[in-house]
Amino acid sequence: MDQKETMPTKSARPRNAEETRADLLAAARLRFARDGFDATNLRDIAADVGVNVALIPRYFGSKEGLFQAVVAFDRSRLAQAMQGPPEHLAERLLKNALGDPAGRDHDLFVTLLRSSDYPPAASYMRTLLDLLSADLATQTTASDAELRADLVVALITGIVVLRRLVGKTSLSEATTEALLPSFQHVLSVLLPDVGAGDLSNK
Amino acid sequence: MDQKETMPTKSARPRNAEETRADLLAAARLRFARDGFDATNLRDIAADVGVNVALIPRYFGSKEGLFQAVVAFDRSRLAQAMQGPPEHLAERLLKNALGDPAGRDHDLFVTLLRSSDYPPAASYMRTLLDLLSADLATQTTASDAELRADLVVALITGIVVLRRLVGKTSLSEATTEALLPSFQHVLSVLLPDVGAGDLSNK
Amino acid sequence: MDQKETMPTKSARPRNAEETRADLLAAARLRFARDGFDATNLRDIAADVGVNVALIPRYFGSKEGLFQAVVAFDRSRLAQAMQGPPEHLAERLLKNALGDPAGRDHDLFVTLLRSSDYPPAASYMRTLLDLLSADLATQTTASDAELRADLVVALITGIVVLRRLVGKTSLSEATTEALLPSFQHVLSVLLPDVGAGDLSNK
Amino acid sequence: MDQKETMPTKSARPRNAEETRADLLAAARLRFARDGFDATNLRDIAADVGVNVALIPRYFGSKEGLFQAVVAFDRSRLAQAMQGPPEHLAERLLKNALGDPAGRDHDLFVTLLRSSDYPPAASYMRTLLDLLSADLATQTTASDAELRADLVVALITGIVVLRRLVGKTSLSEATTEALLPSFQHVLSVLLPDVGAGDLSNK
DNA sequence: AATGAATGAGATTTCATTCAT
DNA sequence: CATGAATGAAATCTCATTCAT
Repeated sequence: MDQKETMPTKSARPRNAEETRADLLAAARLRFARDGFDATNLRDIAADVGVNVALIPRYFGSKEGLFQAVVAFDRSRLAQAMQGPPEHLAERLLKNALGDPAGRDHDLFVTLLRSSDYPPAASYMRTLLDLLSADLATQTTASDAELRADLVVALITGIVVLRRLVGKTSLSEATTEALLPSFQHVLSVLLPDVGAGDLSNK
Repeated sequence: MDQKETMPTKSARPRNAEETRADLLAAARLRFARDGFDATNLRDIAADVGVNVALIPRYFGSKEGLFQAVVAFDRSRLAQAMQGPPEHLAERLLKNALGDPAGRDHDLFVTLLRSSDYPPAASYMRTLLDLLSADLATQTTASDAELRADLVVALITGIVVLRRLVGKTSLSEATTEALLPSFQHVLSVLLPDVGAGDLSNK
Repeated sequence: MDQKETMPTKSARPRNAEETRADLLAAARLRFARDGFDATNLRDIAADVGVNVALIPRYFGSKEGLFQAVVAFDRSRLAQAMQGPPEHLAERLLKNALGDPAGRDHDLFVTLLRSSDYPPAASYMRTLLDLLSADLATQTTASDAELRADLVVALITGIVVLRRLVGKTSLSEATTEALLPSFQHVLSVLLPDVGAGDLSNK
Repeated sequence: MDQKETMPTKSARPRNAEETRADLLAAARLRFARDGFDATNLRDIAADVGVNVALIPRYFGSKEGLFQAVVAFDRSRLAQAMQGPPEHLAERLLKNALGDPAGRDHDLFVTLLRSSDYPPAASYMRTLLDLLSADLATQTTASDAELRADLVVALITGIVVLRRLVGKTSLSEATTEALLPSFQHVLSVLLPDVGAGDLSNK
């Protein structure tokens, strides 16, 4: 349950609090996303940066504080990813989830999922996804718009889970191009475009 | 990260190993599903049942042994749920995931997801979902059947994650009846040629 | 540190307290000699006999009681081995230590040595060896008879330790015939006047 | 089996890792030699030094690591004791075993003997004694040199066992001067000096 | 007479955190 | 500003023993 892949990025550390803090945050981001809240230990994070463990409680108050800082950091990155014309939001999300091979922009998602045993993580995830769902729901006039948007969110979530958490055999290796057609088809069914006419209604 | 909600189910415990073992298994099932492998501690499980912790290593060999017993138990329940005419497999899965208010029949899924930081859990989940996906892929003649089946699996996964792990606001409370139409619609899109004609193709 | 070689000798155990007790004692004798007091566990002993662990505290009071019973049992066996013409005592002891391939008759010695972390064992050993040394000391008229006898005891002790505890390479496999000449030579040096003249005095 | 004789050597402990480590090693050396591997518990060692138990796993990796550190420490002491002209090796060994009233220089021997239920200890002892025996065997031209050397080793071993492990009454209090004559006499019999002529052959 | 169930104490080890330098 | 030392709590597991049948 403990993967010891310490990778010291710096050796002659300059006495620069700001930068040290940022480095710790970055290292923590990776660890939390990879191992989840519980399985991550502070000593490894500090070792990644090449710095003493005691700095983490000092800078972030506690392990929990560090986690929240990571979440806050990623939230702003996600906010950017969500910006743009709303009618292409879902595609953008998918591309984000798929496109970046390292999947960096969805570390937030993975981090939260991997730490779902840690209640604040689940709680924050709820907030986040409600926001996303609300955005998506504005794109259709269907009476059950909310549920339909939720299904879209579920699909994206499922894709991320299967690719990043579970490592499901074929889906993990599929390219964006291979997935996009079917995905968009599902979207057009769940969120029929008002202007374009609802092709998928029975 | 440690929720101490000891709920002693029995007070005058009869000296019955079979039953005690079963009770421990049941308590563990709940804890593991709720908190994940790491965050669950044996003392709480024992307290739930009202017995001494030492019984768990004795009866199940180790914490890991207990976890595997839980997984094995749920696997057989899931196997039942998956039996029946293959063309309705997905619906059955969804109903299972949704129908039972407590969602008992999918504890396996939840348990494994919550414990995804524990490698055996992720590994087992991979196996399980590959099986499921293969079953689903037989239902369409589309050239990218595998990916389409994976998307169905992703959707179901996402629904379970959102309902059980995240507790997403609206989706968690939706009834089967409310969700089924949209879900089936998506299915007919992803896995066409299912006996009937394909209504959703453009 | 725990060798699990359970060898159930009986299956349909007759309800005979006397015999059960004897079997437990025999099994304990082997285990204590092989593994020492601490490393021996009662459950394995009970399993060897095919009987429930709880019988041991019942019959022998405690683990310590069992150990003492084993020691007492072996003491009487050793007493027999020591009987005979005193001038050949040392040879008899050596033959006992060497002759029996399984070395049964010296299990007492081995048992006590292996359990030397357990104070009563050391204490009892002291008593035993003092007795032995006193016997040997009667065989010489040398002024430092006591020390000379002690050296004989030390030599025998060392041989047993090296053969049975340490498993020293060549000594462990040496036959009685190979060792006896040198041994007797040493004896004649340490305990002269044994009937014959003192060949070894300078 | 547990002797709780905590003897805090320091009260105002200076924050000095090096020294703390050394103190732990020293305390462990005593405990292991006195009680053996199994019967020694880390909490007592830590208490002897007046520090928290957790420092031991941190500094030495594990209980086993600590044991090996002790053995390595004593090995180097023993190596020194063995250096010098080979024809006086045995006497030097005896003096070492006898000379130091506390017998410090043979703690290695005692430690290993007391921990003979712990396989690595027995294994290491075998290696050590084989080495010693080989050294001794070079001192005689007798055809059974190996066995004769083994008997010398056995004698020394027995002396150490009787003095340090068993606490045999008279031998424990004998001075070097008292023992040396008889010991040397035995040596001259077992390892007849080529140059000096073999006085002890019949 | 004997069994099986269950207990309670104890041991090692991990880890976030605090203290002093 | 940062380090290294040290702490204390918690967690799993082993084992002799007691309880009830």
